[in-house]
Amino acid sequence: MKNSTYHFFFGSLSNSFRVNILLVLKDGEKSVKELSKKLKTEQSKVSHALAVLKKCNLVKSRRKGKNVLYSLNKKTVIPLLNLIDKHAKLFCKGCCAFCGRCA
Amino acid sequence: MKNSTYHFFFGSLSNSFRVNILLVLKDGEKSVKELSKKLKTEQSKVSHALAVLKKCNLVKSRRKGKNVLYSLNKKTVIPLLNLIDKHAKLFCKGCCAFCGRCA
DNA sequence: TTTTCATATGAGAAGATTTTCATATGAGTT
DNA sequence: AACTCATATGAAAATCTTCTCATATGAAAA
Repeated sequence: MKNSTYHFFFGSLSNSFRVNILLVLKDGEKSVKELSKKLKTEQSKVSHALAVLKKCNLVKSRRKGKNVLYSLNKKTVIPLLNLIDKHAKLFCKGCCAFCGRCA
Repeated sequence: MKNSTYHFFFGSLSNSFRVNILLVLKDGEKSVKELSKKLKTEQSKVSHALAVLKKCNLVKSRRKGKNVLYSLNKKTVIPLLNLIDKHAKLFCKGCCAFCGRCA
Protein backbone atom coordinates (compact mmCIF):
# COMPACT_ATOMS: atom_id res chain seq x y z
CA MET A 1 0.00 0.00 0.00
CA LYS A 2 1.41 3.38 -1.01
CA ASN A 3 1.97 5.75 1.89
CA SER A 4 0.14 8.43 -0.05
CA THR A 5 -2.94 6.27 0.27
CA TYR A 6 -3.04 6.82 4.00
CA HIS A 7 -2.66 10.50 3.46
CA PHE A 8 -5.55 10.51 1.02
CA PHE A 9 -7.73 8.58 3.42
CA PHE A 10 -6.91 10.64 6.50
CA GLY A 11 -7.21 13.83 4.52
CA SER A 12 -10.88 13.16 4.06
CA LEU A 13 -11.26 13.11 7.83
CA SER A 14 -9.03 16.08 8.53
CA ASN A 15 -11.92 18.46 8.29
CA SER A 16 -14.42 18.90 11.07
CA PHE A 17 -17.34 19.55 8.76
CA ARG A 18 -16.84 16.19 7.08
CA VAL A 19 -16.44 14.49 10.44
CA ASN A 20 -19.70 16.13 11.54
CA ILE A 21 -21.41 14.59 8.56
CA LEU A 22 -20.18 11.16 9.62
CA LEU A 23 -21.42 11.75 13.15
CA VAL A 24 -24.86 12.75 11.88
CA LEU A 25 -24.97 9.69 9.62
CA LYS A 26 -24.40 7.46 12.64
CA ASP A 27 -28.12 8.04 13.25
CA GLY A 28 -28.92 6.56 9.86
CA GLU A 29 -29.28 7.32 6.19
CA LYS A 30 -29.96 10.95 5.26
CA SER A 31 -30.56 12.93 2.09
CA VAL A 32 -28.32 15.85 1.18
CA LYS A 33 -31.11 18.24 2.05
CA GLU A 34 -31.62 16.70 5.47
CA LEU A 35 -27.91 16.93 6.18
CA SER A 36 -27.88 20.47 4.91
CA LYS A 37 -30.70 21.37 7.28
CA LYS A 38 -29.32 19.52 10.28
CA LEU A 39 -25.86 21.05 9.84
CA LYS A 40 -27.25 24.50 8.97
CA THR A 41 -25.11 24.60 5.88
CA GLU A 42 -25.51 25.46 2.27
CA GLN A 43 -26.32 22.49 0.07
CA SER A 44 -23.35 22.65 -2.27
CA LYS A 45 -20.95 22.58 0.62
CA VAL A 46 -22.58 19.38 1.83
CA SER A 47 -22.39 17.86 -1.65
CA HIS A 48 -18.71 18.69 -1.97
CA ALA A 49 -18.02 17.18 1.44
CA LEU A 50 -19.97 14.03 0.65
CA ALA A 51 -18.07 13.62 -2.60
CA VAL A 52 -14.79 13.53 -0.69
CA LEU A 53 -16.10 11.01 1.84
CA LYS A 54 -17.52 8.88 -0.93
CA LYS A 55 -14.26 8.79 -2.85
CA CYS A 56 -12.75 7.08 0.18
CA ASN A 57 -15.75 4.79 0.61
CA LEU A 58 -16.47 6.16 4.05
CA VAL A 59 -20.05 6.73 2.95
CA LYS A 60 -22.20 5.21 0.26
CA SER A 61 -25.23 6.58 -1.55
CA ARG A 62 -28.33 5.42 -3.32
CA ARG A 63 -30.96 7.31 -5.22
CA LYS A 64 -34.52 7.21 -3.96
CA GLY A 65 -36.81 9.23 -6.20
CA LYS A 66 -35.65 12.81 -6.31
CA ASN A 67 -33.32 12.36 -3.38
CA VAL A 68 -29.94 10.80 -2.94
CA LEU A 69 -29.60 9.09 0.40
CA TYR A 70 -26.20 8.84 2.05
CA SER A 71 -25.24 6.33 4.68
CA LEU A 72 -22.19 5.40 6.71
CA ASN A 73 -19.74 2.66 5.91
CA LYS A 74 -20.17 1.39 9.45
CA LYS A 75 -17.67 -1.42 9.11
CA THR A 76 -14.85 1.09 8.86
CA VAL A 77 -16.14 4.28 10.43
CA ILE A 78 -17.36 2.91 13.75
CA PRO A 79 -14.14 1.05 14.66
CA LEU A 80 -12.14 4.02 13.46
CA LEU A 81 -13.90 6.51 15.70
CA ASN A 82 -13.77 4.05 18.59
CA LEU A 83 -10.04 3.64 18.15
CA ILE A 84 -9.53 7.35 18.43
CA ASP A 85 -11.84 7.72 21.41
CA LYS A 86 -9.81 5.03 23.11
CA HIS A 87 -6.55 6.73 22.16
CA ALA A 88 -7.75 10.03 23.55
CA LYS A 89 -8.81 8.39 26.81
CA LEU A 90 -5.52 6.51 27.20
CA PHE A 91 -3.04 9.12 26.09
CA CYS A 92 -4.65 12.51 26.10
CA LYS A 93 -5.92 13.40 29.54
CA GLY A 94 -5.15 17.01 30.22
CA CYS A 95 -1.76 16.61 28.67
CA CYS A 96 -2.17 17.51 25.03
CA ALA A 97 -4.22 19.28 22.45
CA PHE A 98 -7.08 16.85 23.00
CA CYS A 99 -7.76 18.15 26.44
CA GLY A 100 -8.73 21.55 25.09
CA ARG A 101 -6.35 23.35 27.40
CA CYS A 102 -3.04 23.14 25.67
CA ALA A 103 -3.76 23.02 21.96
CA MET B 1 -15.60 14.06 22.79
CA LYS B 2 -15.78 17.18 20.66
CA ASN B 3 -16.03 16.54 16.93
CA SER B 4 -13.18 18.98 16.41
CA THR B 5 -10.99 16.56 18.30
CA TYR B 6 -11.27 13.98 15.55
CA HIS B 7 -10.44 16.61 13.01
CA PHE B 8 -7.36 17.61 14.96
CA PHE B 9 -6.24 14.01 15.24
CA PHE B 10 -6.84 13.09 11.61
CA GLY B 11 -5.30 16.34 10.48
CA SER B 12 -1.99 15.20 11.84
CA LEU B 13 -2.18 12.17 9.54
CA SER B 14 -3.47 14.02 6.51
CA ASN B 15 0.00 14.68 5.28
CA SER B 16 2.07 12.06 3.57
CA PHE B 17 5.35 13.31 4.95
CA ARG B 18 4.11 12.82 8.50
CA VAL B 19 2.74 9.40 7.62
CA ASN B 20 6.14 8.52 6.16
CA ILE B 21 7.72 9.40 9.46
CA LEU B 22 5.39 7.01 11.24
CA LEU B 23 6.22 4.27 8.74
CA VAL B 24 9.96 4.79 9.29
CA LEU B 25 9.45 4.74 13.06
CA LYS B 26 7.81 1.31 12.79
CA ASP B 27 11.40 0.07 12.49
CA GLY B 28 12.20 1.58 15.88
CA GLU B 29 13.30 4.71 17.65
CA LYS B 30 15.17 7.30 15.59
CA SER B 31 16.79 10.67 16.16
CA VAL B 32 15.69 13.71 14.18
CA LYS B 33 18.91 13.58 12.23
CA GLU B 34 18.44 9.93 11.32
CA LEU B 35 14.90 10.63 10.13
CA SER B 36 16.13 13.64 8.24
CA LYS B 37 18.72 11.51 6.48
CA LYS B 38 16.43 8.57 5.80
CA LEU B 39 13.70 10.81 4.39
CA LYS B 40 16.16 13.03 2.53
CA THR B 41 14.64 16.12 4.07
CA GLU B 42 15.78 19.24 5.75
CA GLN B 43 15.97 18.97 9.52
CA SER B 44 13.54 21.74 10.41
CA LYS B 45 10.84 20.18 8.29
CA VAL B 46 11.26 16.95 10.22
CA SER B 47 11.13 18.78 13.55
CA HIS B 48 7.94 20.61 12.57
CA ALA B 49 6.35 17.34 11.47
CA LEU B 50 7.34 15.56 14.66
CA ALA B 51 5.90 18.38 16.74
CA VAL B 52 2.49 17.85 15.12
CA LEU B 53 2.62 14.09 15.64
CA LYS B 54 3.71 14.54 19.23
CA LYS B 55 0.88 16.93 20.04
CA CYS B 56 -1.49 14.10 19.20
CA ASN B 57 0.58 11.59 21.10
CA LEU B 58 1.19 9.51 18.01
CA VAL B 59 4.88 9.61 18.80
CA LYS B 60 6.85 10.15 21.97
CA SER B 61 10.36 11.41 22.50
CA ARG B 62 13.20 11.16 24.96
CA ARG B 63 16.50 12.88 25.09
CA LYS B 64 19.68 10.82 24.91
CA GLY B 65 22.77 12.94 25.12
CA LYS B 66 22.76 15.44 22.31
CA ASN B 67 20.01 13.65 20.44
CA VAL B 68 16.27 13.47 20.85
CA LEU B 69 14.95 10.02 20.00
CA TYR B 70 11.44 9.66 18.66
CA SER B 71 9.40 6.49 18.77
CA LEU B 72 5.96 5.34 17.75
CA ASN B 73 2.93 5.11 19.98
CA LYS B 74 2.45 1.55 18.78
CA LYS B 75 -0.71 0.97 20.76
CA THR B 76 -2.58 3.44 18.58
CA VAL B 77 -0.64 3.67 15.36
CA ILE B 78 -0.37 -0.03 14.48
CA PRO B 79 -4.11 -0.81 14.84
CA LEU B 80 -4.93 2.42 13.05
CA LEU B 81 -2.83 1.62 10.00
CA ASN B 82 -4.13 -1.96 10.03
CA LEU B 83 -7.71 -0.73 10.07
CA ILE B 84 -7.12 1.34 6.98
CA ASP B 85 -5.27 -1.41 5.16
CA LYS B 86 -8.25 -3.63 5.84
CA HIS B 87 -10.66 -0.94 4.67
CA ALA B 88 -8.73 -0.49 1.45
CA LYS B 89 -8.73 -4.23 0.82
CA LEU B 90 -12.43 -4.61 1.51
CA PHE B 91 -13.85 -1.52 -0.13
CA CYS B 92 -11.31 -0.11 -2.50
CA LYS B 93 -10.38 -2.60 -5.16
CA GLY B 94 -10.13 -0.83 -8.46
CA CYS B 95 -13.22 1.16 -7.63
CA CYS B 96 -12.00 4.34 -6.00
CA ALA B 97 -9.13 6.67 -5.41
CA PHE B 98 -7.26 3.98 -3.50
CA CYS B 99 -6.75 1.90 -6.58
CA GLY B 100 -4.60 4.58 -8.17
CA ARG B 101 -6.65 4.57 -11.34
CA CYS B 102 -9.58 6.79 -10.52
CA ALA B 103 -8.35 9.33 -8.00
C1' DT C 1 32.91 29.13 29.77
C1' DT C 2 33.36 28.92 24.93
C1' DT C 3 32.49 25.95 21.18
C1' DT C 4 30.04 22.46 18.83
C1' DC C 5 26.43 19.65 17.47
C1' DA C 6 21.44 18.38 17.48
C1' DT C 7 17.08 20.00 17.68
C1' DA C 8 13.37 23.56 18.03
C1' DT C 9 11.00 27.70 16.83
C1' DG C 10 9.05 31.85 14.30
C1' DA C 11 7.67 34.27 10.47
C1' DG C 12 6.93 35.06 5.67
C1' DA C 13 6.38 32.83 1.14
C1' DA C 14 4.54 29.07 -1.35
C1' DG C 15 1.18 25.71 -1.89
C1' DA C 16 -3.20 23.27 -0.91
C1' DT C 17 -7.92 23.03 0.66
C1' DT C 18 -12.36 24.88 1.51
C1' DT C 19 -16.08 27.92 0.72
C1' DT C 20 -19.17 30.25 -2.12
C1' DC C 21 -21.90 31.34 -5.94
C1' DA C 22 -23.58 30.47 -10.40
C1' DT C 23 -25.03 27.05 -13.11
C1' DA C 24 -25.63 22.14 -14.87
C1' DT C 25 -27.80 17.70 -14.49
C1' DG C 26 -31.25 14.44 -13.86
C1' DA C 27 -35.42 12.25 -11.85
C1' DG C 28 -40.18 12.87 -11.16
C1' DT C 29 -44.54 15.75 -12.10
C1' DT C 30 -47.85 18.34 -14.79
C1' DA D 1 -42.24 18.45 -23.54
C1' DA D 2 -41.87 21.94 -20.00
C1' DC D 3 -41.44 22.49 -15.05
C1' DT D 4 -39.87 21.61 -10.43
C1' DC D 5 -37.12 20.00 -6.93
C1' DA D 6 -32.83 17.75 -5.23
C1' DT D 7 -28.27 17.21 -6.05
C1' DA D 8 -23.78 17.88 -8.43
C1' DT D 9 -20.18 20.49 -10.52
C1' DG D 10 -16.74 24.23 -11.76
C1' DA D 11 -14.16 28.08 -10.91
C1' DA D 12 -12.68 32.07 -8.30
C1' DA D 13 -12.08 33.93 -3.72
C1' DA D 14 -11.07 33.06 0.99
C1' DT D 15 -8.75 30.45 4.36
C1' DC D 16 -5.60 27.10 6.16
C1' DT D 17 -1.25 24.34 5.98
C1' DT D 18 3.24 23.48 4.80
C1' DC D 19 7.81 24.74 3.59
C1' DT D 20 11.90 27.36 4.01
C1' DC D 21 15.27 30.07 5.99
C1' DA D 22 17.24 32.43 9.72
C1' DT D 23 17.91 32.06 14.24
C1' DA D 24 17.29 30.35 19.17
C1' DT D 25 17.98 26.83 22.65
C1' DG D 26 20.19 23.43 25.21
C1' DA D 27 23.25 19.50 26.20
C1' DA D 28 27.85 17.87 25.99
C1' DA D 29 32.83 18.44 24.87
C1' DA D 30 36.95 21.00 24.83
